[in-house]
Amino acid sequence: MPSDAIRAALVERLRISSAIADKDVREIEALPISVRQFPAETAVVRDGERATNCCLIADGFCARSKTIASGKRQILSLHIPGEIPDLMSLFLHVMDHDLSTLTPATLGFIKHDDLQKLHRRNPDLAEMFWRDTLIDAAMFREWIVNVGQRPAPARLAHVMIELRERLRLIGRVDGDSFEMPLTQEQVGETLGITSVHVNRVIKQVRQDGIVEFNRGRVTVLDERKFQELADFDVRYLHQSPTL
Amino acid sequence: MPSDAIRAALVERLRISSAIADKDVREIEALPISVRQFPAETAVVRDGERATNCCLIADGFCARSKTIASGKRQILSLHIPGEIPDLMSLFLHVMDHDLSTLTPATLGFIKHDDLQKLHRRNPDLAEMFWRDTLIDAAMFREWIVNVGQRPAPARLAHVMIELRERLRLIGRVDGDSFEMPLTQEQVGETLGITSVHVNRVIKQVRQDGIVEFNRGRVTVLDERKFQELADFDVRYLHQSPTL
DNA sequence: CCGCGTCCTTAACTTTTGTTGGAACCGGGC
DNA sequence: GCCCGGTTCCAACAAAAGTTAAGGACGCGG
Repeated sequence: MPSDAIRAALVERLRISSAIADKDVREIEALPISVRQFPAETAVVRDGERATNCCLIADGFCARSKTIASGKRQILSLHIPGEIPDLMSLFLHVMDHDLSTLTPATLGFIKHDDLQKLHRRNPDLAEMFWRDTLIDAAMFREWIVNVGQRPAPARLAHVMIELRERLRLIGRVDGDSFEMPLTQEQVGETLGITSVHVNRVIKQVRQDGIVEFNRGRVTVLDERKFQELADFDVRYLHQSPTL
Repeated sequence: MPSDAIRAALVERLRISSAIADKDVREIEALPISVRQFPAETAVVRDGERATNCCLIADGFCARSKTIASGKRQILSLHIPGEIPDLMSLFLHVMDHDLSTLTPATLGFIKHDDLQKLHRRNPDLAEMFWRDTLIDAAMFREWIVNVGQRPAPARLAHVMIELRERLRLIGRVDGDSFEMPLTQEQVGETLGITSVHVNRVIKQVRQDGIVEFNRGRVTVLDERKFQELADFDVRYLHQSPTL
């Protein structure tokens, strides 16, 4: 994938949540980006490292996670093409979590220096990137609620709908189904339950005719029941510049 | 409390996580702030509202929370004097959660307009506030892990230590004890468990001689056991400009 | 000083989730 | 085609947490 296409994906996504002037688009398109391929299940940046680049996902899925002393891992967020999962490293120099690929991925690296200079030159763009990190935080808030208050089936449905609504914006939802390339083990790590329980819950929602999850693909069987179960309110994604 | 003292508290806290030049301090000190008193347990800004001010805590404790369809509430963060819990509203115009007082509180309101102008005038300060919102997000990440992966006693200890380490910086830790003005019901809402279970857990850690929680005050009985239980790593608080 | 409301405390019971261990399935490489 | 490793799936049992209900402590206002 040429790095032009990558930048276009970024601009495309930023437009969704913020209004961008044409001159600002050109500034982003002028950013130097170095592209690298990563296999599935590979660390991109690790907890404790001092990052000097931000990572733009051109293709593939990534996840951020933390591992606690007992060895248990919690997935904090899922990331799709067009996103910059570690934008926070610009000002939080030492990583406090891991960023890794879920699938084989094409990643573009942008030097912190270049981003800093861009922000100084262009405060409008700085605010847009700032807003991006704030939306990231809004998603974390919703995940706290999800893991803290919802029963397991609702948690599963909620994470699925969040991913779907984000995939929809980049044209990656195919009718009633979309990609969610996680093993049941990894789903457990995002919901804060064990993989055995994930399996039980998946079996249940399948039997209830709500949603099907199979080899990394979600298929919605009954949209009404699915939404009702998930208790999902799009607002927290702030997918419009006016929100 | 005069609004000078309030600004001083803000500057004091910002200095902890970022380096500030003297001229920048003067800029902050010149910010217009209007001060208001709030009783305990009162909403400051509500989910769904469009905020036009940011709220600086001069005195008292606040919490942010979300309430889901089933009526259950999850507390997302606790806030202490010197903090601006809703800084995010600067760019996320519609609130996606509630901000309310826990105790009677003195709050200073700063107009979004004034902050925006300050950022445009002074990108160093803008970056400092940006960093502040990123630390906020880092704390959310840790809370996801806490609620998702740790057993209830560890969750309790973790939230307690986080609060203590933040209170310490503003000189509010008194030997082996500090304020944590929540009812057991509210503790449950921060840990994602019921108040009955909170009571069980508190009873347990008291009997184990680890920590005591009584009428809004935490007293550590055995520091070593306490830390071991909490599995706490300060790094995520990014309390130094170099982190 | 009394009464009332809130919070804390506890017990008994139910439900959800975790643990362990094993069988069935599936896809890729030889 | 067949083997291998990682998933998926499942059952039986254990532990953690939720529910309901009720008594007691405490502080506040009359």
